Amino acid sequence: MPAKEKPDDLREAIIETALAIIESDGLEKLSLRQVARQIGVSHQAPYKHFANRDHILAEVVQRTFDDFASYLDVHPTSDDPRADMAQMGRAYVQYALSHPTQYRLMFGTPLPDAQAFPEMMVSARHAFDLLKACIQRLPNYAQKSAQQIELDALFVWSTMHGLTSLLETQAMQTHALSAETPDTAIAHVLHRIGVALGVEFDSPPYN
Amino acid sequence: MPAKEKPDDLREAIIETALAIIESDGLEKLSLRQVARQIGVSHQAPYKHFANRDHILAEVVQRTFDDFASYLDVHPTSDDPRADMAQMGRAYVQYALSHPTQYRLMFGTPLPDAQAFPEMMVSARHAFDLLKACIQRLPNYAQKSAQQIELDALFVWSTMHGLTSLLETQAMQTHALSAETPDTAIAHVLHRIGVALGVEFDSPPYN
DNA sequence: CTCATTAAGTTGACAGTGTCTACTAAAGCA
DNA sequence: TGCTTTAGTAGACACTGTCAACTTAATGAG
Repeated sequence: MPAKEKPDDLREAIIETALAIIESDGLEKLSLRQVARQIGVSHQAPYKHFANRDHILAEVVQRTFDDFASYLDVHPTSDDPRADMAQMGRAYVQYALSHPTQYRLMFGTPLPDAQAFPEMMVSARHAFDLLKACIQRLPNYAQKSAQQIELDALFVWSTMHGLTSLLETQAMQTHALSAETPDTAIAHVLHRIGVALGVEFDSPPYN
Repeated sequence: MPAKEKPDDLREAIIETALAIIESDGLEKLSLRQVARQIGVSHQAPYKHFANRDHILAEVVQRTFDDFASYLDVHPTSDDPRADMAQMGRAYVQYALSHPTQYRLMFGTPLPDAQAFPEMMVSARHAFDLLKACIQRLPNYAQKSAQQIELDALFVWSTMHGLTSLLETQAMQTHALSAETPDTAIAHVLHRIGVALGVEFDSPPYN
């Protein structure tokens, strides 16, 4: 309970505090009253800036998507599109593993209804567009249709998302996979994606 | 509030009621008190059979995994391993889309700590083993190592899991992908998996 | 300047939650 | 007979999100 000076922009403070709580304790520990308490304001003050809990959550999710997109966008374009692609894949997993609560916030389920918060989804789309642009630069994708690229982006995204989900929940660590390091799994999945797309940007570190 | 006759096996009734609530209203609407109320028992009765909420949840999740595994196992072995594989993939997506709350329960995040409930994970592994067995029967997998199969199973599982997650959250429906039907995306992803594994069990329905 | 309106914040209440403690009733067993 | 365990109940506590009513402070029109 350190910060007690009431900020001039309460709305901003609410979102930042909510982000901080989610980052440290997870979404399920987030409560409006705790946020207000931490800012040093009455438990009803947030309601002057947000209609309800979901509205706060929607904006928090939106900012998390923005943060995620800029993380993916750090190493945008080199002269080797295949290296860019592999780099992006690793950045994806790296973000998910180093920001587990944020990643869960975006792709874990109890999101505020996507239909009701279109701006939230705009930020989500932006991250997806980065992947599409990356695929489009691949050597053998020069003359593919937009639909092809869209579908392959969906495929890549699915695979990366599924991989990180499984790695994070440790669902597979119970038995055999405990032997493999996550890095092996990541490298293998990236390799398989390359085979599927016909680019082979990485050779498998085994066999 | 129909059933008020107190069952002789309260423990069983608790889990079944919890499953029913989750199926109809989702995990976030589940409350121990509501369960007790619906069974017609005091709000503290469940605590005589479960230490806390997470213990109930763990058993519910375990049963959901079992149900999921048997769903995948409906069409076990034909004479064409590639057809089996494709069928399993479709069954996976089909389950996820027709049982969204159950699927979220298994792979959405706020699970009770996996480490603390090993039996829950045993059931999860079983479903994964079904996929491994399916891959192992593929024509070109006869003499691959167990690690290879494990890693490729991880790859396939990841992709299917990611695909269904994205389809379900409708994250991508906002813009361009609204044009494509889910079936197109499913077929495409299955095709890409085939390319990646070198089996090509499905031809793409376009191009 | 005055006064009505509005925004931002307050306190208090309500129903709902998970969980703790203490009680009762019944069953099993020495 | 009496003791202990089991399954259940009742009450309380600290929390939660949200509704309603109140107090300020600022703003802007006449």
